[in-house]
Amino acid sequence: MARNPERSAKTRQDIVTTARRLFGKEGYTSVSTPQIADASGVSRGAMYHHFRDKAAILEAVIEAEFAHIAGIIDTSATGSQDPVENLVEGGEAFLTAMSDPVTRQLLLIDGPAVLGTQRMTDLDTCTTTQTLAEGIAAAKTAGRLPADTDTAALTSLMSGAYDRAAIDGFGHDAARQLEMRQAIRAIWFGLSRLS
Amino acid sequence: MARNPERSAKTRQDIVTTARRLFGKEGYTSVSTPQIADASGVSRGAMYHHFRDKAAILEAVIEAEFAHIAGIIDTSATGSQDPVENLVEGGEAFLTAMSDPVTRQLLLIDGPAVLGTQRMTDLDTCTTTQTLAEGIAAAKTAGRLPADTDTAALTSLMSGAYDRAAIDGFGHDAARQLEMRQAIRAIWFGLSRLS
DNA sequence: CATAAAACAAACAGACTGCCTGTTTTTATA
DNA sequence: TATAAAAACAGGCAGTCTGTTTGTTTTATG
Repeated sequence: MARNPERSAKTRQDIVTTARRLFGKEGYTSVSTPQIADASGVSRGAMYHHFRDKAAILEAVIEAEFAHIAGIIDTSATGSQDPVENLVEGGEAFLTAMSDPVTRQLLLIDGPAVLGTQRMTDLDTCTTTQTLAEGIAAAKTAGRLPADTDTAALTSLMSGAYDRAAIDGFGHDAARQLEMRQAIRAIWFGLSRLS
Repeated sequence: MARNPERSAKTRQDIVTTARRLFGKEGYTSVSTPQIADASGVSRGAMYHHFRDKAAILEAVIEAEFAHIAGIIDTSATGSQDPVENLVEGGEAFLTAMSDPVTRQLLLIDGPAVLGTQRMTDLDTCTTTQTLAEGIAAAKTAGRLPADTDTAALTSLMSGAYDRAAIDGFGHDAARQLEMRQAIRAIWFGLSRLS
């Protein structure tokens, strides 16, 4: 009867924003709930009023992060005639989005570890995986990818490859990143040769 | 002056064996050090005499796990004439080794999360990654994989794909696993078409 | 204005990790 | 063999963290 959506949303947003910064820099386990509360300027009690537990905070952070990179990937949508080229460029956009170490820590390290891969794919539905699966399906119908390879299976495999590319690639020098991107192109082009 | 290697090794081994079972079943964070000590039949003090901290126990467990699956993969070495076929069969052996959910939890979930991917690849040196890299290099020199793709980069990508295949594939039904394996074959065969 | 619920604050309980002190056991050496 | 020294082990302690609970303030609404 005395809800205050604005105040509530602001407090919640403050916590999520602060938690994103801390989780992204130090990692989920290294950040304590008092630390988040202090940096957010709220009490721990207030924090636990808005979030069931610490993992729920991470979930909110990751939800926002997915929405954030969804914007990046959608923005760089090419709409090329070649569906395989679309897949390559979509992958490039994904890697660009993952150039932020905070994003990598959240989506590739802490997320799977704390929430599990299942929950992560659930939260992801409207973003990377979906885009990848749609691209693969489109390429298959266009006859540019082998029709006898399962879309969901190939999506999983390539998603794993892209995640590893982001983790390994950005840890090293720029030359390594280029090699990674070229190797990914080789995989896509090789697959298109089988169709 | 009063070292007892046998006794020490036995205690250490008891802890590692017990920790493997607990970590593998419940996950690293859900298992406490008193729990490990009790189940191992040693005191917590003794445990911390042999291991620096909880993460060091996981590291020992993972070291043994890598050695274990190295045996599995080496055993099923085919020695086919076709280096690409060797890669495919090596991958099959990897997935077979990952059919144990305990192995998956240790090597694909807890290991990267707690020790980090860098430390994991260091511990892995003589096993999966090395085998994969050697297979790719051999296939390249044999002209069955494109020479202009970097070996290390392709190794990372395919390693990520295989890890995801193990995580996603075994979580679902057997049909999904077959689709995964076929999709992996498609990737390898596609790459070989580019050479 | 009164009230009820949200929003917030603070204290509390249980548990865990890593360390510290002290004891037992074993081996090397006099 | 007796002894010293070091490893191996046991138990307890301090600090911290998480999640809950209890209590207080704020705010919308009847």
